[in-house]
Amino acid sequence: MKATPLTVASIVEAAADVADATGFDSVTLSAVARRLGVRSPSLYSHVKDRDALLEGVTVLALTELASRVSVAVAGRAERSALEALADAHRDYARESPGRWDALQRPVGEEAARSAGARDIVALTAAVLRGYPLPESEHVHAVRFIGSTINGYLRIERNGGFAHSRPSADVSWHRIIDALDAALRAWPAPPEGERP
Amino acid sequence: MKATPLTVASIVEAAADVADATGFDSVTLSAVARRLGVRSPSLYSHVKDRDALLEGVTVLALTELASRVSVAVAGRAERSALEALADAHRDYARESPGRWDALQRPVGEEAARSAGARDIVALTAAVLRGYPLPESEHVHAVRFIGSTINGYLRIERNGGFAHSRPSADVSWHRIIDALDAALRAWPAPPEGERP
DNA sequence: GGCAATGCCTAATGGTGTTAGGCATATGAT
DNA sequence: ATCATATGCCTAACACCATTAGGCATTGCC
Repeated sequence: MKATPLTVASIVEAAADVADATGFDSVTLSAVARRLGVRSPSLYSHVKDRDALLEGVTVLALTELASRVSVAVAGRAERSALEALADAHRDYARESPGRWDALQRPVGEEAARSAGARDIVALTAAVLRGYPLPESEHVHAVRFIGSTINGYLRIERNGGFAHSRPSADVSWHRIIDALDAALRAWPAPPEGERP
Repeated sequence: MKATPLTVASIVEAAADVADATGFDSVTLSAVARRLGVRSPSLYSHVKDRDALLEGVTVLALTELASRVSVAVAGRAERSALEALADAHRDYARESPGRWDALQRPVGEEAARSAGARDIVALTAAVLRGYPLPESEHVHAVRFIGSTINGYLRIERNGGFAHSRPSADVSWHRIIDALDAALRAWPAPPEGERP
């Protein structure tokens, strides 16, 4: 008689909603069950354990983020693409803070192999097309961009910029500028790694 | 008859040790009490609650990290200083993973005002002395460096680089190179913010 | 209609954070 | 020296959580 019978997808989505509403740490099986109008042991028919549920949220977030990034960078190049990529991350982190927190956890097998993860890497690499980097440097540049965006958003979210001036918004644009400059002035690879 | 009577410092240190040994998430009042040979309610005479304990670990970690960074960058400049700064972070994250995790949490009042936090910012700013950046850009550059280092270490720690080649170690040096290049080619500030 | 499987349920266990109140030992005053 | 007080850890208790075991009703198939 349930309006919607329990499925792994609906459970994961409920978990993600709980995360956005009350924080990722408060994603408890009880809370998710409550939201679904169900008792917590019932979830175990569909989900192995709490960790598997959180991993599911991670995969969901990767998928959603990949989709946003994909739309954002389409038809753009160079600085415009870089900015769109970064802003897509930032918008997602702001609109779905709980889901975004799910991205900051040890990656399991499922998340590592997920299409979303691969797409985000591929889309980031695509942004590099406009810049004068040898193919062999793309991995490093992708990791560089990812680290900076991720690190900035995390520190901002943790309030690390809240106690100093100027506001985090101002720095955000300067940091995209700096990333852009770094990609243009990308240092030559050392001897052993030149193609 | 206790060898050492309970103090807030000894409790926080025990908590940090638990974090390093078995992970930050497993820093539970019970576990800390066990390690101290004491029952968990006894801790409440010295610590407000679990959150305050974790905040204490954060402050401890900030202090220790500031000390290491301070030693590392002393007597160095430019790329050498930048690399020393980054490596100090990385070494600390590897040797004290639990303590380092304590740095990745919402910063409370105590952590924000702590000497460690201020020192780390100041030391990062000091590294910029060798680079041709106007004073007004230092804030942004400090945030940029911090974001990249932090982001990289977090992703590396979460295994984000484990499923792709080449190894994270190789990229690490390239990313320091890229940071160095970004600081040398630091983009000019926009109209409104020029001194 | 029987029958098995599905899907959620209740009950129970062990771990957690936290509060309330007890009891012994150390400390100070007279 | 004795007594009062305070300190510091204790036990008891509650609510919440993850997880397992086993029950019961509804469903779909023969």
